[in-house]
Amino acid sequence: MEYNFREIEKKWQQQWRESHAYEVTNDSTKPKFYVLDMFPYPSGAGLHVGHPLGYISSDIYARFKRLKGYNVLHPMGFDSFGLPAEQYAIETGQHPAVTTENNIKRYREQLDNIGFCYDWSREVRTSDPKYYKWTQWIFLQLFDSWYNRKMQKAERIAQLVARFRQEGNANHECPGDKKLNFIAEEWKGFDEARQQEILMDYRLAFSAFGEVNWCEALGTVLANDEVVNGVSERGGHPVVKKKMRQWYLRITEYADRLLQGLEQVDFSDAMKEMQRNWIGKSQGAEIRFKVAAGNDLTPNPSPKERGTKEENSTDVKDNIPPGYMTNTFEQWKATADFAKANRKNSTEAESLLWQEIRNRKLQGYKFRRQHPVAGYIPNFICIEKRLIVEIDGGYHSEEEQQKFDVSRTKWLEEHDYRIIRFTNDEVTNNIEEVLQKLEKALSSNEGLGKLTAPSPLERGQGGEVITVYTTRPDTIFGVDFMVLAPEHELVASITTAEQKSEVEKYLEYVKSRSERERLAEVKSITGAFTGAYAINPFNGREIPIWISEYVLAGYGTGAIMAVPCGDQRDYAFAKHFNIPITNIIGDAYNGEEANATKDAILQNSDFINGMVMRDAIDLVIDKLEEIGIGKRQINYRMRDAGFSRQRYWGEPFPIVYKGGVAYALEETDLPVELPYVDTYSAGPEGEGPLANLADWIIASGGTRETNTMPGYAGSSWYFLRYMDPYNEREFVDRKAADYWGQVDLYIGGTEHAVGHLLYSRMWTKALYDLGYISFDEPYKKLVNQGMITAFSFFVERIELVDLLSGNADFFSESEYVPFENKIFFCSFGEFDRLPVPYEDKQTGKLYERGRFLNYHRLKDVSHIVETGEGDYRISKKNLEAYIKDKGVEFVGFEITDVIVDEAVEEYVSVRPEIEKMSKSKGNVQNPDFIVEKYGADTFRMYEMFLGPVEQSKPWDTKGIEGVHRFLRKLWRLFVDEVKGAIVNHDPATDAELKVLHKTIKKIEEDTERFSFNTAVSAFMVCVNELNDLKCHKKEILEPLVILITPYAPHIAEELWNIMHNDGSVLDAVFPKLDEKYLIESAKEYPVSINGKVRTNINISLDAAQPEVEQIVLANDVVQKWLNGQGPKKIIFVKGRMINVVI
RNA sequence: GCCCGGGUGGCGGAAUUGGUAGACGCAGCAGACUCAAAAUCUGCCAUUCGCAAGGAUGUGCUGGUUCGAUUCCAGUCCCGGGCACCA
Repeated sequence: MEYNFREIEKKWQQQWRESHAYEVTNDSTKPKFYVLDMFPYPSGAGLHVGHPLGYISSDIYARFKRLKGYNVLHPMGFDSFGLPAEQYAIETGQHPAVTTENNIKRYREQLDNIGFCYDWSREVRTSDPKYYKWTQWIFLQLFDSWYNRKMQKAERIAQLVARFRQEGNANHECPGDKKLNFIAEEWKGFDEARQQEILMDYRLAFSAFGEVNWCEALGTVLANDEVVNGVSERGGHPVVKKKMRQWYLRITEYADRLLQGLEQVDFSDAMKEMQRNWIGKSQGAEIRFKVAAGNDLTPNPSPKERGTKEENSTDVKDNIPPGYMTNTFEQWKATADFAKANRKNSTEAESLLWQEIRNRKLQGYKFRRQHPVAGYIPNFICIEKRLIVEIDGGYHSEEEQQKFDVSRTKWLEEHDYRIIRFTNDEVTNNIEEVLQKLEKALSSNEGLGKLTAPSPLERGQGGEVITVYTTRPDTIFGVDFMVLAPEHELVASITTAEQKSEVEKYLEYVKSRSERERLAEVKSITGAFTGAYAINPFNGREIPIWISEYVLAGYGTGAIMAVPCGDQRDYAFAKHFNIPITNIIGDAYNGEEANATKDAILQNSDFINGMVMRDAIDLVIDKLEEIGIGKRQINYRMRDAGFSRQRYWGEPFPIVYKGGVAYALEETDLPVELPYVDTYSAGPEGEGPLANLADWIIASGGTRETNTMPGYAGSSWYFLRYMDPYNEREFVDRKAADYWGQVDLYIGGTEHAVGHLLYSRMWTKALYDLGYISFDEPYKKLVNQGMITAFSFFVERIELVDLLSGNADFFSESEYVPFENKIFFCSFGEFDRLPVPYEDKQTGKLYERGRFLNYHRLKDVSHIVETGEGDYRISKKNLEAYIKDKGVEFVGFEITDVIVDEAVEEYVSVRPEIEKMSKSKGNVQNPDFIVEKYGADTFRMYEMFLGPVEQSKPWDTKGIEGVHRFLRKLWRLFVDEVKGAIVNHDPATDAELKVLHKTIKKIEEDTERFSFNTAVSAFMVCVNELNDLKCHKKEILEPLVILITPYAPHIAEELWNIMHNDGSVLDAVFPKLDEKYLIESAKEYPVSINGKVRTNINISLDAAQPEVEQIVLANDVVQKWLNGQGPKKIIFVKGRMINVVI
């Protein structure tokens, strides 16, 4: 009886299916274990050998845990909404539902062939209305929620509305509109549309107009990670910025928790780092710079904006300083003396409260006493919290004084100060209550975090204030110029008449920058001077304000303070435009490049001179806050997640617009089923195909949202649905969710590091906040399978151009005319052998040079031949055929002659590159062929044997024979070709038991730590040794069969059956390790002389140092090396080694 | 540029805590069985000197710590991945 894997595997797969061997219940007394694979998108290409790598790993682990007595949830499903199916529909006219169904069928077949232990009764498909009903439902929960920053959790919109009615929004800054400020009365006065508009700015799922990556060719908006080098990742189509109404998830509100959550989960450091980078938290400061007065400011601020300043008003109110400076220096001086006197003459109540404030150190906040603010001296002030404390003495009760108090309060409040007033009596009689009120005021953030654009009144002499964000406030004295993003709103108003034309020219240039030019990666330094100057608030120095595209409008404040001696880009800019550079770091700056160190000693830096930069950062921020021109600020790089696609094949939004306002549909209206369409072309104005369905759009007294949700919608919560897939009342039963809880082991590729995983983590946190589940991290442990790599091949694409001017080696977009529709394919590295000048026969125009376009991927690797070590070529014939397919007119390319099969053929050399195996790269290998030829068990073990799961490795089928041989060898321990089963019941010897238990130990440890490749080796060693021992004993072989079940389930089940006739090895108990079989009495000690092994001596493991030394010194080899001398030292590590030092 | 990984025979890889580098498999070489092939089995297989015994070198490179380093430290080069005019 031979090892007939085809028959065996088919038999058991059928048997397992019929006996529902892999179905698990939610009711079990066993401990639970949840093993999950990242479910696949069922593409038309089917599985390739890279996919199963993770699936096999998780399958082994799931089976292992089952044998160890766990109730293991190991489900599988399909991420079946998505772009490729729709793209395919557009090309072929087949409905995505049909092609998706077919693809799933094929995937399922392929998965079944490999013998995975999925509980298919729990399968989910994101495109199934029964599933996406709940995706829509969760979306509505997000729509109905906002993030309470105080509580650091999501809450219901109704709670927010209640707060608004009571206290306005003062305690809850609006994340969508930081300037928004209203009180309860105002809220009540807003009409419905305005209220909804405001609520939208708070919702966790919200719609807004935003710049999105619009891809005309795909007719869709792409996520940032779907855009590579300015073109769409799929298809390489151009992408432009476009303002559109979009849905977003306010994931930025969760930035900090997503960051903190990483501490609790077991992800690889690389993965955590990637997520941290993506979130991009940075700490620094916002600093406000006044724009200096200029005689030629253009355009002039309107008289209203300038306020009464022009009238030379003497009113205190109109002479207050800009920004948050609590005072001008002159005013400060004038009031300071008065303040000093006040301090001396303080009232009893003031002294009492001051002492209490100082003693209690209220929440660690620093209070100042009699600190002048804008010509007025409050009793106490906490600058950090912008909180002013006033104790009203006798004279405050006079009518005139009260009037003044009111106007002053108004001014202070307008400028984000809060005033809390106490009476003398309150302080002297009930100090505790006063302090409690103070504590409360401090912990509230009312009036905080509203660093908004300055009101006209705040403006400096030039009328404008520029706010910059910097992570290096310590370099404030090294600021030599400012740079605004070209899109910055102040650009127009600060530009001088003189510079106007230059700035406009530059803005024109920025707009005209084509995608293609950005692609070319010509990083030249560009910019324009606005003519305006900003004033360094610390030393009054005037610094020029420039605009440049290297400053991004979307990050920070869209403006930077440039420190050329410390930042390389600033340095390059300064050099390019001849801006003098101030050195604040002494020797650390060599005059030739910037030095971004934080460890240099500061020079030329006023009050921080002599300090280490690192230490100066906090000091400068404190000072900024103290004088009110800036504040500590944390920034995140992460943006809110775009959540709508102008596509058909996705979840429709359960949203209806009435009068331009978005309303949620009722839960009873769910699911909003995706209607049938005949055509998949885009709707009007770039809307999705659903916009074409006039009938469908009308619903519930309004019009439906016609966008659909993106791919990550369904995958953000699928792990929950597996727990309770048939539930029609809830997305998941709370009891089931509590039982299964977090995914204990999640396996998938790194490519989902920042997309799927972050969104999924956010949804989980939101569902947790809203009380639907009991955990806020979805995945406890994440293992990233490495990629299976394969060769891809590229040719160079060259276009011919006619140069308008010069002999530039590098030329910009405007300087050449390309030869339309003629593309040269060029041998790798043969760029300069192009046939130029080239004459266009139609126009007679001469094209003088070639311009490298890109490396062009050859999607079909089958015609590529290896002509030498690392040298790959494709024949001219095949390349030509390929190019014709692409509809590009072929012009010509450089040829290298190669002799193949004694015939000279013209070949083009192609550039090889090792890449991840994927359909889009045209380098896939199909697993079906291997399974057919060697069987699923061989395939499983071979993929594991390739190397560590997490490492990427090239696909190579050469080694597969060895694994297959191993399984046959295993088979022959049980079955003789002629005699049939040969398992006997003889008692096992110590040697055999030792082999077995050694293997148990190794397999258990290796499986537990996902070291599957070494586990496979251990099986090989074990089988080799049992073979040498001619062991066919059930006592040994039965445990061995259980051990190998997770790795090779089919052969294990067959062998188990040969020994038992009934039952299944799937439910066996993992053999228990008995250390007693591993104990040795002696060891063949390696003996080194000066660290180099010279001989081995067998010594009892009981032997102690003196005894060992004696034995070692008596040894011939050791004697020879000692050469008559005595040893300096003998190192003896028990059970390990001996080292003799001479 | 920044942040992570990783460099070990002809190849994939092993060495779990600083203790015999190269387990296991592939490929290769020699042999057994066979008319022959397949399958199977046996032996050899880092480089180098040597008939051998034995020696020298050896985990990208340069140093260091240690009785002893693939393992720890410093520097450096290369490869892969991620991020990026991010202030």
